[in-house]
Amino acid sequence: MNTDHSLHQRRRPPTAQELDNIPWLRLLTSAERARAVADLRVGDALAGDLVCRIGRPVTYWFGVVEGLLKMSSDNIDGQSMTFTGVPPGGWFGEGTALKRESYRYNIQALRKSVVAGLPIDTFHQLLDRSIGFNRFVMNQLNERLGQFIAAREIDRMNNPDLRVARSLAALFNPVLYPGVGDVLRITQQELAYLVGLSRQRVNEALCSLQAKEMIRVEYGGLRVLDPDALRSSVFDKAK
DNA sequence: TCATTAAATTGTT
DNA sequence: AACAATTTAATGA
Repeated sequence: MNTDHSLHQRRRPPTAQELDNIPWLRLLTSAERARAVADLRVGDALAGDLVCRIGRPVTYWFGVVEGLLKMSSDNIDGQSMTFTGVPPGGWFGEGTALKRESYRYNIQALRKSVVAGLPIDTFHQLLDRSIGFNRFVMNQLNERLGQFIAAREIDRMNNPDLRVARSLAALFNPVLYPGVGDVLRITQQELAYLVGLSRQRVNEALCSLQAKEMIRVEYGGLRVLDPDALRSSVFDKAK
């Protein structure tokens, strides 16, 4: 796929409403926040656009204001392996930004999205000076560690309903993705890409989860009714 | 604002 | 993969 529009992407200052959807801003002092807001840039990514790709030097610390991204890497065969989706409120790449390395993942928009970026120099200045910012980043790293451990378990599951349930629980993580709320905007096709199942099977799993009153299937999205059940429920093997 | 039409998404085979 | 049914978005009077 050759859809690297990221370099030519138009960037603009964020609107007030977009700033509201950036969770860590409210943890800063007013002086720190003013500095961050001045340096923040947002851009629109169309479906298929690469926000950043493996090997490129880190220029921004990115976050999703609106839409849906996926994080993936290429293995030697040229096959790409999807790690996770990134819904609104999610910020990523702090590990590589910390070390000023190059990106280790491709980040691609699954649908038209609004992506915010904090320049890496500003990122480091906040790390040097702001307690609130450090607390956010530390919390973020810790929470994501939990997610990756859970993701390994998900990969080893053979029950599709269970895989879908756990994957949804991950996307509804309120710490990592505070912009999601009760309704996750995601199509069944997009979810199928992320989970690695066919859309048909995902549809069947969603109907099953709805019958168990864990979620409600809506047009273009899903409403979560029982997050704990998604995270910890066990399904009967017999079928 | 409303009615019509096109596009997107879902449910099913 | 294909198809019909349903929902939303876009268009224009």
